[in-house]
Amino acid sequence: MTQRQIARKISDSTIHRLSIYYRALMALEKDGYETISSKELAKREKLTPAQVRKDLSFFGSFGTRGLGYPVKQLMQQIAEILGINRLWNVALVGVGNVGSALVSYKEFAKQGFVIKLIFDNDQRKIGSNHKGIVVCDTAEMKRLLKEHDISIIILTVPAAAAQSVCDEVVEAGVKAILNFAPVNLRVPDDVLLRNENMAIELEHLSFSLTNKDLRLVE
Amino acid sequence: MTQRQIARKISDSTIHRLSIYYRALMALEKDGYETISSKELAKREKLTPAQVRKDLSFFGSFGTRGLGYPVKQLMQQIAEILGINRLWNVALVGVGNVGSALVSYKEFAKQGFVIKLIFDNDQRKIGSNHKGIVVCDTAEMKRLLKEHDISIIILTVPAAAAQSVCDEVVEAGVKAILNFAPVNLRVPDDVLLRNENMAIELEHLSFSLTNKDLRLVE
DNA sequence: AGGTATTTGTGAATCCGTTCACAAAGCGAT
DNA sequence: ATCGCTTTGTGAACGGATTCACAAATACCT
Repeated sequence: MTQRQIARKISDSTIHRLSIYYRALMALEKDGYETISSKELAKREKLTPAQVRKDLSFFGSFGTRGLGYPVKQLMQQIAEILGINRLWNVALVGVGNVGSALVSYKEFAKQGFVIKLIFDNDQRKIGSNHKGIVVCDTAEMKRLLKEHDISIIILTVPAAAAQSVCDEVVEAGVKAILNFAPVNLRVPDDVLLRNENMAIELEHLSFSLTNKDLRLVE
Repeated sequence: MTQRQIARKISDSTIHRLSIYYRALMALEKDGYETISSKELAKREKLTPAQVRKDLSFFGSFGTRGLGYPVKQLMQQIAEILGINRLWNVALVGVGNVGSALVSYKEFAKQGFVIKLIFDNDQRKIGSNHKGIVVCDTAEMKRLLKEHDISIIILTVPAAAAQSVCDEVVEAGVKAILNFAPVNLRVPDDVLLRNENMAIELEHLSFSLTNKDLRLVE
């Protein structure tokens, strides 16, 4: 703060919680709150007040002692930290069930993620219109990704195709991929990769349902 | 192992990795592998061999020293642990973009999660057919959930409706919910709740893109 | 203006997940 | 059978994330 901001390693969980705080703050703002204490914010999100304060303290001191955090301002600060106080050009590859749902997914647009391009390799889909965007041929992908200055790829292709599509977008210079295919993709060190697998969450539930009787033992 | 299995608290990350191992083993089986070492499995999933062994050791000893783990058998063991060696009756509430994509999502069916019922409160959607399942009125939800012995709910309704729908399914006796709405739902202690928010993963990417230059600083 | 109640920000302590390291066990070759 | 190589299973050590606890700062009331 004083001199220069040294970015210590921030844990994934802290970043995840920042997104959660951000959503909570949106709701609070809508409800007319001017300020919010770590205690109240923690209660709403089933966390501890110390956790909230510690998470925020990694990035600065945004609160007022005796009062709490200013809702509107803190929202803005978190948006800056998360990099969602701007627009991001996103491309989506693979217009299956999941892919076409995500094209219309409002949460993305709301946080500034704008889907600019859509790709598929199925001739029947190429040229069709999804929410005003024409599906392009994956054959043209490399050129178009560069031309449209795409920062992030959403990968919703079948598992078997995922690695080769991934390789192509990496070659096109894209540095961030959100992968929905249930495979572990190999990417160079400088490419960011996050995996989203909705079945895994269901399996977590079935694990807990299956083992819930054991949870209480000894 | 010797006497009686005491279920120590298993961490969320361990359960998550079990799902990952399971998928890796499926691929290995298809490729004709009979056995796999923790070393090789770890390499494929970018983990450490010790991690793999420790995770599995919480549930028993499934390997053979000097040889590794038998692929087919270990798969079966993990399926048992995760509770996916059986079918689960699932209901989905909210047939928007995401909801209707999930009805056709193959990964769910593949792991034994069978969507038996679909609900919506929009008269235009009620009665329509999704993959052979007729959309029912949420007004009938409580009765139908009980009649069809539904264990798990997938919630894909708008944020504003999520809490009240959640309350209803809890009242119907459902003990596990996978929530896609970007809100923190309140549920009783004996109800399992997991949240899936695809925008949060994108925000993680934008955070890393925004702060990547700082990552290397002393 | 003074006093009390709140709440932040943060070093220290604690907890918990990951990694280390090694003995025990099995494999395969001779 | 024995030897050398490989790999598991697991206590112990480690490290990182969470929680504790308290001084410092501010609000609010009288």
